[in-house]
Amino acid sequence: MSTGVLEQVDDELWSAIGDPTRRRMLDLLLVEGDGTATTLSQQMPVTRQAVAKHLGVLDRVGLVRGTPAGREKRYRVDDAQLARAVAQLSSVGSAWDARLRRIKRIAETIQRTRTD
Amino acid sequence: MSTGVLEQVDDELWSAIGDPTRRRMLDLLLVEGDGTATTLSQQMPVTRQAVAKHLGVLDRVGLVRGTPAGREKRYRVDDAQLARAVAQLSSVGSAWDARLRRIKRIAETIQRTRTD
DNA sequence: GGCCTTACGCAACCACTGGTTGCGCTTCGA
DNA sequence: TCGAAGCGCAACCAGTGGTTGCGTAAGGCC
Repeated sequence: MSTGVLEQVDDELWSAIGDPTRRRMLDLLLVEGDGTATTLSQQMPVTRQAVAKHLGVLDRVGLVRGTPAGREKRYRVDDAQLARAVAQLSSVGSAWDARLRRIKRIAETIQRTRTD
Repeated sequence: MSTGVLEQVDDELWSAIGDPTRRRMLDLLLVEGDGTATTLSQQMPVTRQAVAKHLGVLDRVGLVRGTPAGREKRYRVDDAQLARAVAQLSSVGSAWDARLRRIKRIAETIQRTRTD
């Protein structure tokens, strides 16, 4: 028996957005359009180096792209890839939701049968 | 400016479902109704001890509850808590989705303005 | 009852990762 | 020209996902 949609999930991508700091960074980048390790770290409770590392992993999985601009490196979200990530979230979410609903329905059926 | 829904996200809960192994375990438990560390580990590429540790963290965040039954300990998913987790997934997903749509709309508007 | 098997829990250990500090190098601007 | 700003690299630390090894309690079978 298949265990469902989980096989379709890209663990690399998922674990990239699994980290709360990286989620926050993506959010900031979405709101502000772009940013650097320095500007992001100023709005978060971690150091620039930590942010830089996270930008590295986000870059590796393609959620973000950085372009050097003089002495700074500006990053912006890759819309298509983030859309893919969002699709995976909703995919797993709706799969679990469906199972929960099915369980609930079965439980109600049993209840009804018993009270007949 | 608020950065949106991310403040409402329970990092404990999210990181619990952030691990691919734990996601797989939840899926198996949903499909089979219940299971023990041993039965789960037989269907996964990790050892019983690893599964037991994961069951521990799932239990701590309330996604799963274990009841001792003789020499074994059977775990089952807590529907309500998993529903909460699913809600968070869809919450973050739809927030990002909305931002992506807004960006796209703005981009199209600029495009249209320019081609006028 | 005695004994082998099964299932669990605990502890030690290893690799990886998120985080820090420190340092050196390039680029900007006064 | 020279100080400040920004980045990258390296070392280090804590936490965690994973393993192996071992001890112990519960079941089943003779």
